[in-house]
Amino acid sequence: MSEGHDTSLREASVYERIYAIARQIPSGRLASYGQIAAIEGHCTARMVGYAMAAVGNRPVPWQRVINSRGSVSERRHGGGTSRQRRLLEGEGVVFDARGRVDFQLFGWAGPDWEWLETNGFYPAPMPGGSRR
DNA sequence: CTTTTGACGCGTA
DNA sequence: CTACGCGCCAAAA
Repeated sequence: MSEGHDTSLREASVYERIYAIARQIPSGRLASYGQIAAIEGHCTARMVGYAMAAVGNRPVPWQRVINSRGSVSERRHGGGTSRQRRLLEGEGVVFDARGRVDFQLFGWAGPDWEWLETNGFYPAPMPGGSRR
């Protein structure tokens, strides 16, 4: 693999970068909106929420992204949350009586270092002009 | 160009 | 524990 065009996501849109990170979450593991935002590095948890709301039919495991309280976030239009929960339970995720999950058990540690480096998320997007 | 539309998180009371 | 306010801003129409 030469350099021709890199598969880096540095030039992708914010939403696409968010989706790319979400795609790294393994089945049965969970990440919070804030966690994804921290990995992306330049957006907020809310941005991640907006991106998930706009995911449409893209191949993204959106169900694995939940809020920092460990529960499935309500959607404005209503409904849909039960489907998300079912999908997760189908992956082995266990919810407690309050409808929350234990991040200690099902939390995702984040992408490995190499993935971050390869995709331009680490140490940070290169300053304007200086692409490696 | 402008307007609309949203799956959050945190501090504070 | 709950309730509320408020900052956040990209993308599509």
